[in-house]
Order: sequence, then structure tokens, then C-alpha cells
Amino acid sequence: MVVATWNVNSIKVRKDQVLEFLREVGPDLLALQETKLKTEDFPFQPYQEIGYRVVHSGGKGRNGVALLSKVAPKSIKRGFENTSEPDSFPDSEERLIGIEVEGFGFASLLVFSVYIPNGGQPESDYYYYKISFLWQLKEFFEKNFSPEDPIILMGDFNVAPEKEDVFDSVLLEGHICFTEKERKAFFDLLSFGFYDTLREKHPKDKGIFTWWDYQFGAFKKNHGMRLDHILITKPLLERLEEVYVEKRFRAKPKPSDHAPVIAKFLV
DNA sequence: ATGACTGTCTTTGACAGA
Repeated sequence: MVVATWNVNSIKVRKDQVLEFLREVGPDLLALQETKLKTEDFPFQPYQEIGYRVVHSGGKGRNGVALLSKVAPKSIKRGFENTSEPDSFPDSEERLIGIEVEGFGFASLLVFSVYIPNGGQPESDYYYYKISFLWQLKEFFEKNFSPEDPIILMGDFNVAPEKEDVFDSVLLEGHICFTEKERKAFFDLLSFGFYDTLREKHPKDKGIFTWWDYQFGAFKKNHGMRLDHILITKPLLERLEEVYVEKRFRAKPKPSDHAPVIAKFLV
């Protein structure tokens, strides 16, 4: 089983690159973020033509999450369900989508694509919205699921968890996506029972990033951050084989500013 | 060589992204 996550920064602009990715890598499941269009405006057809089922949830010109799957979803979940303050997160349906699939050795495997708010300036209202969003996401899993359930939560978390996850931890300390509170909220989410697959396979490696600024020649200098993650619960951990960032897609003409992350499982 | 970011919108510059 192969799964992948990719913030495409507009599915309209990246439509053919996503097709190319599916043809070359052939993941069983692909999570997309920042599709930047309304739920019904997603270009479903080209992906369906090559054998993928597609679910999407988005807003006009902003946010947007999708899941592409080789097997048919048994159910679809959008946004925060059964949480204490769902109305406090009006964009959660544009930022969280999940499906339940049968297969890969499980009667019910839960797969989520998530796009955590960027947060703007540290200490701004939007920054605290981001922190709260991470707390609410943890509550969503605590109220609806168990860490014994097989769950894959992947997407753009907009948090670089540790100093190895940024190109210069001194320069970037206190910078958005690398502040103490964001990192703490990320690890608090993990404490539900999630494992960070990249770190399971590469515990101390430096310089593994998933996002590079379009400006300043950042990609060429490998001045990036690791913001996109594939999290799994324990039932999947023993089957985890390999995790890597597919940097080729960041090097193409007109790339997204994020590269896909891929995890392979023995099934 | 001396290096100019890229999406969106009831757009024509503002803004968000990270």
C-alpha cells in the first residue's frame, strides 16, 4: 500500500502534475490540500478516467482538501463532527475530509486529508485560531475514534515540529510554523496515539523538507521546512516500510511550493 | 550569472501563503 500527501497550491494550475504523479507513483491513496476551488468545481473527470475515486471539500479561491482513492469509500466525513465547538471553526469543512475504506488488510481503514490554518503573524488572532484548530483536531479524534483504530492523518500541518525540520533553527525561532506554541500543539495532537512516519524511519536526519519559499532561490539552497506530515496509529506502524519526500515535483516548471510526501506499507 | 514569488478575486492592485 502506498499513500501520499501533497499541498498543490491550486488544483487548476497543478491538474496535469497531479495526473503525472498518479501515473508515475500510482499511490493507493492521495491526499491533496489547497485545491482553492468550490467542492463541486474540482476537476473530477481526468482522475476518475485513470481509476481513482475522488472526494473533495473546498471553498471559492481558498483552502480545499481532497482524497483520491483506488478503492471506493464506504463513507465520507467533512469537517469537525461531534466536537465541543464545531461552530467556532467555520472553515473546518474546507480543511478536513475523511473517508472510510475497506482493504489493505483492514475491515475499516480511516484516511484523512487536513489543511491546518497558516496562522499569519505569531500572537495574532489568526495565530490562536491555528492553535485552537490543532486542539480541536485532537478532540475530533478523541471523541470519534480510538488510537487502536487504523487511521492515516496526512496533510499540510503548517508546523515544523523540531529544529531538524527547518533549515536554520536559530534564524527561524519564533517564526510562523516554528513557534513554541505551534510545536507544542502538534505534539499534543500526536499524543492521541499518532506516529510521525518520517521520524519513525529517519529519526535524526536533517535537511528533509516538504516546503520551500518561492522567493530567494530557497529550493536551490534547500532552505525549507518540513510542514507536511503523514501520521498513523499503532495498527499501521508495524507495516510501515518507507517514507520519503518526492522532491522531483518541486523542481518542475510551475511547481507547487510544497513537494509530495510518500509512505509505503507492507500489505 | 550579480539572480524580480505565485496563487486568488464580481481583479487591473491587494492579500494570503509560510
